[in-house]
Amino acid sequence: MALRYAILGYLSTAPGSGYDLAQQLQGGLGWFWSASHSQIYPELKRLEDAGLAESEPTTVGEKLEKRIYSITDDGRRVLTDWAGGAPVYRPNRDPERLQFIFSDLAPLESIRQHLEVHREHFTKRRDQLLETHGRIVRHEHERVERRYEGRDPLQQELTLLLRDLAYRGDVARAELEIRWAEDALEHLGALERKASAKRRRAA
Amino acid sequence: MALRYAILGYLSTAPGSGYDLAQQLQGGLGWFWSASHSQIYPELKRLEDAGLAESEPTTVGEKLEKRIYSITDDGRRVLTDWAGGAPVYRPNRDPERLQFIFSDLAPLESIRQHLEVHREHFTKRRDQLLETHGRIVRHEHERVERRYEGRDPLQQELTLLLRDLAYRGDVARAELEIRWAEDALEHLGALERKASAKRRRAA
DNA sequence: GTCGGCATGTAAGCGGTTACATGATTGG
DNA sequence: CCAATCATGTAACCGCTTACATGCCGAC
Repeated sequence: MALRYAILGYLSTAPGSGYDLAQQLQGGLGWFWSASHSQIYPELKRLEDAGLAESEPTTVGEKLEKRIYSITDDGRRVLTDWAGGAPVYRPNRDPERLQFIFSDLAPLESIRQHLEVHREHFTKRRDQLLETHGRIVRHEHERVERRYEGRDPLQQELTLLLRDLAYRGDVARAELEIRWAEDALEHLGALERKASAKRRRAA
Repeated sequence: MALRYAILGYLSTAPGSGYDLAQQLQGGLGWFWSASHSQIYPELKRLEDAGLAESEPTTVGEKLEKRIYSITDDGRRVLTDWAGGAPVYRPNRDPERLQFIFSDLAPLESIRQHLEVHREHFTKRRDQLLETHGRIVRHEHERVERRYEGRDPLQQELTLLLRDLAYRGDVARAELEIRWAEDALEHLGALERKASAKRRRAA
């Protein structure tokens, strides 16, 4: 159900095409919810059928069709109701941790690699998040700027605050993962040194 | 694919029934990977067909059938290979954050509630994780203790280290969420005070 | 002219959720 | 005897992934 709200949320800032949405849901908005175009196009139709969005066909150049979707009043109501509801927490599913705890069967070297990949992954993620966060707080983020339009100053401040908090939270998560991996690498190193000392004693 | 490895991982410690697995994958192991019995029973059959697990029928009391699954050598090999491979990171999907950033449309009061639920949720999670973590490091966790059997001291240390790191990592994640929610509540409070000051000035 | 990006769709398959379905055992 | 728990399964449905499929536009 979240895809539906991700789309409505996007359209609640400004109208856009399925293609625009597909771009967003792999990039910017994709931090929070990602989806591919094969999911988006059918969902847009369903939203239109349900009266939560409406579309106007336009053309790019001579022939290329482009359908611009806008949120309806009903759609805005549905989105607002959902946003105001209590969060629902799904069961945890963390393939990396699962893999990690059972890698006591694998050689130490591959555990080290696992942790290094983990650190790299979250380092990249953190950097990208910081980049977007910076653009938002410096008022250079086009889409967020559009969201301020027609809202009173306090609401604008709220919009900014929520995005600031969300991105800072995700940055903090990424930084936690980096620290965790580094700490784990140290512990692993200590164990390795212990193991090789033992091997030396045995020889 | 992770369900398969969660099951193999469980069986790599000691044999067990589908029911046992279903219990584990909602409780202990469920922190890392959760699944329901309707997924587990068919998967166990598939594992047996693939020669990665084998089962023996037993009975509880007079008639109640109970099928005990064990991992095979092939299964252990497949599990070990998977555990030693590089982690694969799936696209982010965070319905709570998505809801949070679009709740600039909802009343402040429901944002406050959202954050309080968030804090409560992760407080409970942290407490349960700490409980299990404590049992593991005090050597009171039955299943982890069984995993040490027949392994040399250094491997035992590795088994303990990985579990210690995994649980401490998850505790740290939960604590981050708690701090985040508390920080967000403070910022929200500041905004609310600003809003009511403005209302007073207007009156 | 051709290549990368714009633009929109469909279909098969897989993994997970919810609900349906059945029956035995144990302890109060 | 009754309820909770043990124990195993099936079926419908939903959301997501991967792959298939088509065609236009703008820049070099």
